[in-house]
Amino acid sequence: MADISLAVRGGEQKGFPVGTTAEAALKELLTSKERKRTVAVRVNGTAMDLATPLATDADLEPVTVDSEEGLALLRHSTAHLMAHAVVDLFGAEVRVAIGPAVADGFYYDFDLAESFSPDDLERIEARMQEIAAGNAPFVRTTMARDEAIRLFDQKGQPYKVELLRELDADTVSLYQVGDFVDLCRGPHLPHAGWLKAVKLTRLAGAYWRGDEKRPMLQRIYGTAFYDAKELKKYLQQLEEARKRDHRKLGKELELFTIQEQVGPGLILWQPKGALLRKLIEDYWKDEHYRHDYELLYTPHIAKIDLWKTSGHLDFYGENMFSSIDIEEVRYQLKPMNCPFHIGIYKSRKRSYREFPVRWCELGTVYRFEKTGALHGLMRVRGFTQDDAHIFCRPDQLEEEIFNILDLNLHILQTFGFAEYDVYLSTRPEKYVGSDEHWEAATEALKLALEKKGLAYEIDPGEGVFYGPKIDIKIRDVLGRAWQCSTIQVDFNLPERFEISYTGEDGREHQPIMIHRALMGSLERFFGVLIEHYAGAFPLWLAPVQARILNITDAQLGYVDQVYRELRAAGIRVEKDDRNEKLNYKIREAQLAKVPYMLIVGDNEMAAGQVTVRLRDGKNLEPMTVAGLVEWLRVESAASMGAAAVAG
RNA sequence: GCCGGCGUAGCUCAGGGGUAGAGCAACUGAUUCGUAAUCAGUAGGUCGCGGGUUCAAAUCCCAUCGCCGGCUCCA
Repeated sequence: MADISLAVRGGEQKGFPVGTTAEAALKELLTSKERKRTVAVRVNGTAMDLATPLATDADLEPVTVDSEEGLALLRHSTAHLMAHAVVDLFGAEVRVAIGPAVADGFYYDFDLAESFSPDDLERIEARMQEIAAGNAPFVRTTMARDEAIRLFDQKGQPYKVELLRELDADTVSLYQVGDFVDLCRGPHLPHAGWLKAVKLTRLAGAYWRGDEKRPMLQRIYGTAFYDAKELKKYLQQLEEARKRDHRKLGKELELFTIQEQVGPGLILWQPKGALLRKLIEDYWKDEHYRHDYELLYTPHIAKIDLWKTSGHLDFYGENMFSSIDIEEVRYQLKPMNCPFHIGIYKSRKRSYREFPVRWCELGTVYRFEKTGALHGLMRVRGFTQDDAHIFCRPDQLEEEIFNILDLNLHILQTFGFAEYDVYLSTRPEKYVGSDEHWEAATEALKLALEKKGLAYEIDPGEGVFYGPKIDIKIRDVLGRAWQCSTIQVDFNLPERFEISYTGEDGREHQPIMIHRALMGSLERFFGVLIEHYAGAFPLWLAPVQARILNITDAQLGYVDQVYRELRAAGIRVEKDDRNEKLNYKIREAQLAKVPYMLIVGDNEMAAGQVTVRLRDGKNLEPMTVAGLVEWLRVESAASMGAAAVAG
């Protein structure tokens, strides 16, 4: 007797008795191969356990182990398993908070008097394996919310009680695995036997519900995969990321240093890093000149009144260093460049005829960051923005945004970044400016993005209070996303500084102001570049493009000659004329990631040539210095926009 | 700022109450060498800084600075 009819993904319908579980139904609707990869099911679009009894006609969509959703499910279930292990090992006084799946794995937050040690992770992991080995099922039950509150209150689980009190539902679901019961919406895996490839990765503190005023909990992060090989691959990737860590490479390659005596978050650029920065800056300035920008320079401090007028003191005060008294006048170290650019705007009357005005500056700003937030070059207290401000009429906004996007992508591509995540942030709850302005500007941003052919996501309400913005995150060779570019429309500063231009009609109008940074900060961008290329920079960016290695002292004079000729031709060259074996010199040049090694022995000296060894170990045919200069010129240009290599 | 971990030679790290160690780098000398480390010697440290406990502290305790993993924030 068939009471309900079920189908998979709109396929052929089949009849089943009411109360048939999804699992039983899928047994008949799927091939056994598909069934084995299925860990949950979407019933009319809603994710559910396989054990769910079905009461109505439905369309079923299997959730499989090879899907994103299936992986998240595994990790979520693993979080429960971990909580189980923690309670087993640390006793019922452990208070459990929440344990979701996140991007690379999962975490669970706990509250207990003693603190976890790194060794505990291994113990917990071992206990998890024991529980999983028993193939304990995940069992779902439902009960009235009030009953659940009583239950968790009785168990001494205040975080669960708090969550339950805020839930807007009469009945709630609980899941039990082994003898651990947790409040959870589900769904979960059928049983813990799936949870084999698990690794607990790190310990961390985390505020309850991310709120600084709430208790600090202990968070355990971990990850899980269906396949042990996948886990191994993931751990290898972590290892690869560690090898590329810009702080490690920055030290090894002598690119930058941070000294305790100087201060946290303040970067000292060593000669090689400084040279690389000069190359970036020169390129940046050239491109901006080509795109009709004009370059500005502005000071590092200004009277505090400027920051009162701009509103930074009120809205950005907690990110600013405290002010400095100079002859009884208070001055403020700048956290942004915009007020200075406005100062230049105000230096004379402006006409619509000169619009759009495009002013750029590599402006060094200082922002107060909490010590705990600092991180190598990625998060610092003093940094240089590749800033620009564009003043234009409302009707020019869309085209200007388009131009910015165009320049932006061109520059990012030249540095080898071809993948982006683009976000458009719209009006937040608290904002300045009229609704019409917001709407028009947001529309202009959208149109420009679409015209540029960029796929983007909308972040509703995530705009800054003064206007909508576009953020671009670049993806590095390991697939990690980094916030760099930001393009922001500003309705606020033109108003506050009362800037205007004379329009066609002879009247004064308020210009639209756009802030934008493409690389974001030179420091962070440099950090991302280091990790992207693993320190092996493309030829056009390599601080040292070539190093001359002689075989014996007999070639010292020739080494000098080649060195001088290459320098004169503008090649960034070094010489290693130490009395060491060639093997030794090659090894050092290799570790220094120098792209070209120029080997010079008696043969080369006699022929007036150099033998060229590349960073990948291959050799080129011997060539003359003039030939090499031409070769490097071509290769250097070709290396702009070249992709980085992973692994 | 908060939770946890860690600060020993320029770098990577050992030593965990009883005379500060190794490798690499540096320096000196020998060697003159063809595609990822030649050999020998020399020098180098108030064990992050400040208190305390102890006959005795790199080691134990407290405080502080810095770094690391997160939370929060963002270029």
